[in-house]
Amino acid sequence: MTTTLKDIAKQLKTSVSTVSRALQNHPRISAEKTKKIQDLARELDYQPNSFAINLKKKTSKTLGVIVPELSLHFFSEILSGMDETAHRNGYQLLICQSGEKVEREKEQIQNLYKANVDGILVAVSKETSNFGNFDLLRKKGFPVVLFSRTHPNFPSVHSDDINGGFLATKHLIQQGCKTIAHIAGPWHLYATKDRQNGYLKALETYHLPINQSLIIHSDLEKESNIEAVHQLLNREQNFDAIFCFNDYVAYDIIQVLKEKQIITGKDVLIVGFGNQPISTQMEPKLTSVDQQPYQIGIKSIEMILNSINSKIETSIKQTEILETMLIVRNSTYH
Amino acid sequence: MTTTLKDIAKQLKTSVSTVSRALQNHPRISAEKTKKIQDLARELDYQPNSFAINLKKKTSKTLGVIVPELSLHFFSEILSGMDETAHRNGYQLLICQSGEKVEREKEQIQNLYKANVDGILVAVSKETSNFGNFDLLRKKGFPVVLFSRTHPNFPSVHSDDINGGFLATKHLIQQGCKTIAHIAGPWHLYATKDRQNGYLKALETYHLPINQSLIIHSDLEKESNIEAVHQLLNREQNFDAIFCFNDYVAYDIIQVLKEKQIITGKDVLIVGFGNQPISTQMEPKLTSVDQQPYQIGIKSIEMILNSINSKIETSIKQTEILETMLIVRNSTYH
DNA sequence: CAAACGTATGCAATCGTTTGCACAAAAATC
DNA sequence: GATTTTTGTGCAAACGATTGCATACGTTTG
Repeated sequence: MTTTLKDIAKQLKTSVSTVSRALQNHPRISAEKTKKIQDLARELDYQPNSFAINLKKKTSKTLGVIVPELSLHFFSEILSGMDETAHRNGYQLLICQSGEKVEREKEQIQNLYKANVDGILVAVSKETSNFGNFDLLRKKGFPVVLFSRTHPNFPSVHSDDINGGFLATKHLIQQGCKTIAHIAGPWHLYATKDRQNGYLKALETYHLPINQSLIIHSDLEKESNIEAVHQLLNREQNFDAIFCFNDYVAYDIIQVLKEKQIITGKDVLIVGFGNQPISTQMEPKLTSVDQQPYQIGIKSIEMILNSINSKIETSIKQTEILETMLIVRNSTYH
Repeated sequence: MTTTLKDIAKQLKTSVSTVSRALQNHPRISAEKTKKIQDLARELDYQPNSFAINLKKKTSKTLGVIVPELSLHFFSEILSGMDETAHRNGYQLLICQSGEKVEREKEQIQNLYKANVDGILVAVSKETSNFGNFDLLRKKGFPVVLFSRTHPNFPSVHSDDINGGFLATKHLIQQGCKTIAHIAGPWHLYATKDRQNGYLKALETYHLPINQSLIIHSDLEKESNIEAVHQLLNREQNFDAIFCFNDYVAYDIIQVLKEKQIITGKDVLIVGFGNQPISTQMEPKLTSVDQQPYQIGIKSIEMILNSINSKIETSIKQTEILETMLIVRNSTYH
């Protein structure tokens, strides 16, 4: 049996309230009694019942997190930062995945809400285009923060994808490339626009012509990526570099180029995005844009704790944009 | 304000108990009243207060999970399986990381215990050698399951590392290798013994001599791995294959061999362990032993739910060993 | 020495549920 | 028609903590 305040009170022939106060070092309880109670509590290994406390205080010190897929390295690194920060602030994390399904995502939001978490952090699924679920929560004054996969109408934490795209493209230009292709992501991902805009901005800034046929969208599946390179290779005009939506796209593309005896880093320069482990594991090592996922995790927790603690309207739109930086490796440099 | 049973009762001029029962479809409540209550509940978007229910039922439908590092792909894939299975059974996951520190691990166990989770699943940290924390829990009859990084005295789920080591080594032998080295892990990891024993068993089975100088232990840090290959290269006698403790070790080693112009898959065959993404991303692609991490996740949850539901002594030692299988790729095959 | 105050404690309500039990009224039994 | 059984409802006590208020001292003050 677990020890309760009642047990301690009974043993010491005092009341539950006195015990409760003593354990909180309430000044009105005599030093002597306080000591006696605390000693016994220790001896009996008293653990306050969190359910009772939560019920009374209406707070669980728990945050809900929904990621599309736990095993995607990018997200697990964000989670790592979240866990660290949450714990430092006395919070725990109820983590679940949406599997990229809106239905599932909706269900998970419900679950977390029912579990009385103090706030919810979400990287929305690929399928999510309707943000009604989140709006409902927000209308109830419930703290919500979107991270990485965000939406402009909600408190958000994400990386500076525009600048990331800009840096990547600028680097290619500075390496002497003149015809830079871009394999972009699917339109419903918010990052797609940003990275592409960064790409366009760089071309503009350095007075290179913009050619729509050099921009190809992929749904990020392997087949789609391969299809994208083929499309590029079949154009009459040549290209000398590709800025890819992410590292996995870059990897798939480089495999195709290898088959065609096109040497990455010499014939064609390639830049990825995300600076995932794959970028150092593949051959050649991939130049990529780092997004500081761990930092995204930290900032997201900080933001939601802020909105929980300061009972200020959470509907104040708040956005944290994390710096991106280019990591140069062999795929653009020899 | 959130709706409570009381609110519904008041509006319908009935009692809280009747409302409670109606919502549970208790047969003793008239069909008419039940419908009225359920309708109003829906209308008011009544959400039962989980704290109160937990308090009453002394169960939280939440499981605690501790992993050494969230961002290690192996663990995040296990977590993915856990999440899936837990949710299918109406449980949620409180996930945290130990950062490979015993101290932190101990702290997290305390946290989870205080949070009144219904059970705890742990992959122990590298530092953990003393299992006293877990023993304490078990003595209280608290459900604990170790996974992946386990200990023979506790209910455990892990892969068949012995057979994994055996399969890997057998494959090398069948590829014609005669002098097979093994870069082993640190002794305190339980898997180290098993994988090494599998290696030894294969040599024995196929009548190859066992040579202790071909077995080198690494602490799995990059420097240590590099040091290990050098040690092998400096032996007077040559070797024609290396069975590595895991894929990352294999990767580091292959980098060193490349520098020395030794061609992996031709001059030396290499097998890794874990079948991590890196094994298909590196060049050459790595032959590796798959451990079914997702399955480990599923089985672990099933095991702990079992011990929660059947109130049978959880101290009955229970171990689930998952099959391993060899995935052959270019590092051992041309 | 009575009034006023400070100190130390306990009572009891509260948080939102669940559930055993009591108690009616209605229905079934003899 | 009296007795038993069924059916429908509500009371009140849990679950384990927190906290405003009352109370009972002992001490200071005028």
